Order: sequence, then C-alpha cells, then structure tokens
Amino acid sequence: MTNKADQGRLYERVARELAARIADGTYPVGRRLPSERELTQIHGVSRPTVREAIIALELDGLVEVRTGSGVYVLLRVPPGGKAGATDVGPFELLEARHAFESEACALAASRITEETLGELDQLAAEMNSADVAMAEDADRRFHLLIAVATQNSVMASTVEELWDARARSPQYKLLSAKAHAAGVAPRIDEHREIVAALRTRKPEVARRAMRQHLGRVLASLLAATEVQEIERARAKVAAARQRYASVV
Amino acid sequence: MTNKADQGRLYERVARELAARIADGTYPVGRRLPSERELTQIHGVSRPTVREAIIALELDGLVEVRTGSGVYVLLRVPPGGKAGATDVGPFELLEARHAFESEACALAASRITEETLGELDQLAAEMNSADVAMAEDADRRFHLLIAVATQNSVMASTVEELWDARARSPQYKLLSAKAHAAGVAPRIDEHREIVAALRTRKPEVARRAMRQHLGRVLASLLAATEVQEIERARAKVAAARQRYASVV
DNA sequence: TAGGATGATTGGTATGACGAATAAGGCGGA
DNA sequence: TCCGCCTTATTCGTCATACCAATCATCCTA
Repeated sequence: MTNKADQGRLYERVARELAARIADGTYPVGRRLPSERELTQIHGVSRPTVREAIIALELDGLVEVRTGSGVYVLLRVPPGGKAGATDVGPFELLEARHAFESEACALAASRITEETLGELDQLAAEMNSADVAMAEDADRRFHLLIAVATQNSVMASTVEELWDARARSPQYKLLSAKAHAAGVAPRIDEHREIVAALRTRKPEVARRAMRQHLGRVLASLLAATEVQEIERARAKVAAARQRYASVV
Repeated sequence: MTNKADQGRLYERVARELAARIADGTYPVGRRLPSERELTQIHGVSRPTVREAIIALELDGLVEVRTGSGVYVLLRVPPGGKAGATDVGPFELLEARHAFESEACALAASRITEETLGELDQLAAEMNSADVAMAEDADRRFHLLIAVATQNSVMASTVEELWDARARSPQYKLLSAKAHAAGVAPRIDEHREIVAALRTRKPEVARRAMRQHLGRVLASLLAATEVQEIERARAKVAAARQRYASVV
C-alpha cells in the first residue's frame, strides 16, 4: 500500500495531505472533516495512522476534535504561512502586555536617553496620520522603542514577541476592526503622557502611565465586543498543547 | 487503568508524564526511553495511545524516534523560539524575570486556587532535596506553576521561555556553579514566603514577595562573580522539528 | 406540536498480529 | 586469537478488528 519515496512516516504524509486540503479550501474552516473511517479509505491507511495524523494537526491548532461528533477545521493556514506561530487569545495578550510593558516602561524611565525621548515624541506625533496602517505602525514602534530603552535585550525581545503574536492573531484583527467601528480613536494624547512620564525619570510614574494606557485599551476592546464568542474557539486550540506542555 | 476523571485525552496524560520524566532527569538526554510495549505496562494504556503520546513529544522536538532501535531523548527545544538571540546575558535574563515574574505573581494572587497553593507548598519542600538537580527542578516548577496560576497562557509561556533561555545559556550555568561554590543556599524560606503572600490574595503583597526573592537572587549572583565572557555552546536544532514544519 | 426515547454515527481505546529496520550475539574462517 | 558474516531477538511501523462512550438525528408518543 505504500507509495514510492516515503521519506518519513506514514502519518506525516497523511497530515501533509490533510493540511494541504485545508489550505486549498477543500475542507473549509468550520466544516467537519470526513470521519476517521472514511479517511481510512480515502488515504489508504489504517485508522491508527489517520488518528496520528489528526493529532499532529490538532497539536498545530489546525483542527479541533469533538468526541462523538467529528474533527472540525479551526483555521486555514495560507500556503507559505509561518509554522509554529501559536495563535492566542487577544485578551490574554493584552493582559500580558498590561503587566509586562508597564514594568519595561518603569525600567526604561531610569535608563532612557534624551535622544530616545525625542524619537518617542516624533512617533507620538506620527499617530496623527490619516493612514490607519501608518498610525498603527507608529503605535508599534512607540511601544517597542520603550522596551528597547530598557537596554535589556530579553525584555525588548519579549515585548516584540507579544506584538508579533498580535499581528498573527486573526481574532485580534477582528476585535481591532470592531473597536474601530465603535469609534475608538488612536490614543496619541496618552502616548504623550507616557513620554512625559518617562521624562521625569521616575519609574513609578512611568509605570503608572503605561499601565493606565494599556488598561484603557483593554477596556475599550472589552466594551466593543462580547467576549464569549471569540474566546471559546481559541481556548480549545491551546488546550491540548498547553495541557501537557505546561508541566514540562 | 489509573484515573478516569482525566480531562482531555489519554495520550495527553501520557505525554505529560513522559515529558515530566524527561524534565526531571529520569530519562536523561541521549538515553533511550523504555520500549513502547514497556511504556504500555508502565502507564497502563495501549500501544496506540503510547504512540500518540510519543508523536506529540516528537512534534515538540523532545524526542527522536529511530525505527527498529528506540525512542531517544533530545535536547529540549524552546517553544516557538525566535532564531537568533539564543544565548543571552544571565543578568539581563534575571532582570527580566525580576520585572515580569513579579507581575505574574501579583496577577496569580487574585486567581490562584487553594489546590495550586498546596502544590506550591509541596514544591517548596522539595527544594530541600539533597539532589541538586532535583532541587533546581523544583525551583523551576515552583516559578512556572505560579505563572500558570495567572490563567493567562501568554504570561505562562513567556515565563517558561525565560527559564528555557536560562537553561540554554552556558554563561548562566557557570554563574550558577560559581554561586553555589560561594555558598549560596537554595532559598526555600523565600519560596515559603511567596506562597504565604499568595495566600493573602493581595496582588501587592505577592508582587513584593516575588520581587524581593528575585532581587536577592540577582544580588547573590552579582556578588559571587565578575562578569566574564564564555565561549557559547552549540544548541542544535532538532530534526523532528524540521520535518514537522514541512507538514504544515 | 412538543418532548423524550431510540438507534445510527463518530471518536476513544484496547488487543493482537505481521512486516521491516536495527542491534546484539554466535559461528566459522583466517 | 581475531575478524567478519549471519542468525536471531528486539524494536518501531502499520494494519485489522472490536467494543465503549459521547453525540446526533430520527421517530414515536403524549
């Protein structure tokens, strides 16, 4: 039953084929995959092998397995998409930023240079841009620059990672769009407050400014949407991986 | 058969147990795991289930499966780690932990369960172990469990990443050894203080306890050594991870 | 028409079997 | 004695089948 050049194991081939069918839309997001027994016939392998393949997809967050019901497509990875990009809930993300970036800001206050403060002024101004994309980029660079100002590469790369995760999250984009529709304006005034706080060189002041800023962002997003619907799907995705990986 | 009230699927439990045994050194790096049939007996599950668990570990890069030979423990691969800055300064690392874990601890204080508090007590006690490796593992799990108690997967995985980076850093190991030689004892009393602080459910109290703890660790390391450069060890990339990437 | 019982479908796991790749040990020849 | 080949036991790789539990659709009943 084996094909010709099977490099690697069978379940990998099946997983690859299933992932391809998800990517090309044969199995659209939200729909049920054929049953394991059907996949057995389709791919010409046994059910244990099909299950191994499905587990691989599940650990990657592509599908969700519902006992007694079926295997459902969670998200579609565009061909050429990055692998291993763990998608995560938008609120968890913001909460983490709320906690971490505040501390980064506090540390930055005692180490930031006058030159960097000037750059921050400029970035705050750029958020006035009519172009939404440009304003968002200014936002990102503003926060990242503060993290870099800690002169601690670990903290800087951690903050950067949180922003990257945000960009990867389709849920976050949806939320962002909703918030926009609800009339949430860019918070350039708050950014200016943060810069002013940094200028005092007082960690507590800087921490408070950043904390308030992110707190308001979080609140506005919470107000703009009902959490229930969105968080539900995402929670399950990380579940399988998190459940055993967290103990490692 | 052991438990029945295991939420999640069986292979997840087995994978978790195996990963734990790898983490605590029961199955050292490079060594062969018991055969699948033996694991069947050990964990009281069928071979398909054992295979599913092994596949999960393989996809995470923890083990390598060699046909006809066995399953071998690889280096632990960082979760979703960005390539590049694999090796980083030990003091930067500790400074980041000082800032981030304190916040995680504060958030955990308002969400932690009584059960988790009990586990923390136990882990604090385990640091008494004469076995240095075991004591260090208890230390790690103590801090990670607090991060998990935030019920925020982003914060949990961030903290985990910081610990993993520590493990990857030969500089840190050297520092740690030096500190040990300088008579730095495990800080079980401080861990107990942290648990007590968490029990109050007051974020400020918990934050202060963790901040003091990590501050003392940082101070002791600073005292025990002068910073010096070390040749960096070669962290190898797991082959399984590569194959995995091609699946998606 | 509403609601509950019932049976079909689906995933979850177990058992046993056979093939293929590997590694270890024994046997024979030099 | 030493080296190399070959046999053999062990291990992973896969398959087929079976049974349980959860789910879902259907029909029957009140």
